[in-house]
Order: sequence, then C-alpha cells, then structure tokens
Amino acid sequence: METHDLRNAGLKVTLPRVKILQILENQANEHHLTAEKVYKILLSEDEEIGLATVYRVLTQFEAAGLVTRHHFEGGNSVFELSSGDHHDHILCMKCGKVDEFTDEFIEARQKEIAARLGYELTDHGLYLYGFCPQCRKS
Amino acid sequence: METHDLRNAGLKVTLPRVKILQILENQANEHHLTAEKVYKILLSEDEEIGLATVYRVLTQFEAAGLVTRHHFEGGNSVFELSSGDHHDHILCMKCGKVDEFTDEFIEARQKEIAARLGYELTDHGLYLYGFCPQCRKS
DNA sequence: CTCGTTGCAAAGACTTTGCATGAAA
DNA sequence: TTTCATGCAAAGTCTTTGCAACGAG
Repeated sequence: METHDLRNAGLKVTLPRVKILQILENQANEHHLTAEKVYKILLSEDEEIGLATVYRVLTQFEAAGLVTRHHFEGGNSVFELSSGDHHDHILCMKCGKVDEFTDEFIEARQKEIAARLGYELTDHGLYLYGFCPQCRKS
Repeated sequence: METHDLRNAGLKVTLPRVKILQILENQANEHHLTAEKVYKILLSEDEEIGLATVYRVLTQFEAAGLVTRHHFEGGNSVFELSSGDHHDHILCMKCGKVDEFTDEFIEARQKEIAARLGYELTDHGLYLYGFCPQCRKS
C-alpha cells in the first residue's frame, strides 16, 4: 500500500505521489524510468500532473530513500524503486534495455580498493555497456 | 608532439586544438577536466578561444579516440586523455578529487557477467564515491 | 485553519548548432 | 582557393525554482 510508504517517508499522501509510486511499482520488466517517461505514463492515464511535479516527487522519493537515481552514461537521470538489495547494471546501447546483477566478489573487492586508497566509501556504481542478446543478432 | 597526434586523428592542426591538447597533457595530477575548466585555463593563458569551441574540440577528440568522456554521478561531463590502459575511478564527494585504479580481478569478473547474461560488452565504468583521506579528517 | 503541495511558466545549468568570418592545406 | 574551423549568439535539453492557488491533516 503506497499510502503507508508515503507516511513512513514523512510525506503527505497526495494524488501525484501515490500515482507516481504506483507507476514505479507496476513496472514489471522496466525498472528504470526517466522523469519524462513517468510523466508520459501519467498523461496516458489522464492524470493532470505537471512534469515539474514529477521531478519534485521523484527527488523527494530519492531523499526519502524510496527510489534511487542513476545517471547512465550520456543519458538522463533514471529512477528505480529502492529494493533494499544493492545491485549493479548492464545496459544495452542499442535498445536501452537494462539488466541487473549482483556479484559478491566485486562488491568485496571494491571495499578493499577504497580502503587501500584511504577512502571512506559512501556509494558506488558499476555500469556495463554493450549489446543485449536480442540486439546482437540484428 | 601534439601536431602529430592531431594529424593522426585526421584533424587540422589549429591553435585551439593544439592548446587544448596541451592543457590535457599538462595536468599532472588532475587528469579529469570539465569543458568549463579547460576554458578557464585557456582564459588564464590569454587565449581567445570560445567555450563552444572547447566543447567542439573535446567532442572531436572523443570521436577520434584521443580523449575519454565521463559523466560522473550528478556532475558535468569530464574529459581525460586516453592513456591506452583501462582504469576505473574513485571520486571524493566533498573536494571532487578523482583517483584512478585498475583491478584485473574485477575486469575479468565483469566479462564473465556480461557473457553469462548474453551481452556483447563494448564499454564499462566502475565508479566509487566516497570521501578521500583529506576530507575524512575534516 | 495551516502548512505542505501542485501547476505553470520562467529561470538555470550544461551543451550543441547556425552562420558569417577566418585560417589551414 | 577550397575546405574546414572558429567565435559569437541563439537554440536545445534536462532539471529546478518562484509564486499563487489548492488540498491534506
């Protein structure tokens, strides 16, 4: 129930916020949406919500930890629902497909590297770019 | 000699291009520059080169493989001279410092992951974000 | 009621483009 | 000379902000 998530995040329960949260949750295979994409989905559902509001809400969600924002190489910001477990991404340069994966060894190794260089790690992102199975054929 | 690199890249040898290439080469510790930064350095050297030209030249250099462009999380594009050897980056969120590192193990692992998911890998980027030794103290 | 939210339009940050002038080969 | 590069200003993207109207608690 979105209402609960919003209250938990200290945000008033408003139609735009509920709607946007629903949209993020209902993305079965496409976990990563741009603000523009979210906006278009809202329009297609006949919701009168401005693009500025989409950005504001998404930014608030990010601050509240509900969503994570990524800047994929060259593109816009994309947002995805925080799922608790960390994962990395592999993107298709042709069709834009995004797959997720996790790798314990790489995670561990990253921590070692940061420690060796004296850094206190706060975040990290591993992005692989290539062509997905579908696009390799054509 | 910059002239040679430019000819090799199929670019006319012009003052802006030579100057910008020199600036990129002369960055002893700061390998990663924004277009804006390059522009400011040019200004400080009394060169009459427009910001638009800086962007154009940098983009051409990228196309020619002379430089690599990165989009660090949240920030602008940064450019660095292509050094042949691949490396990854660790950035300080406070002072903006950028360190480089390589890890054979992670590299190999990335290839395995891509292969497992059926992707043909063309590029990849690993970015660690945190606080550098200096900034951790304060 | 009161304060947080929204929509709209305007502003901003960064980057690219159009066009006439100017320079390299 | 011929072609490509440059400078400037204008246009483009994506994203954020100001402000008055509005809605949730």
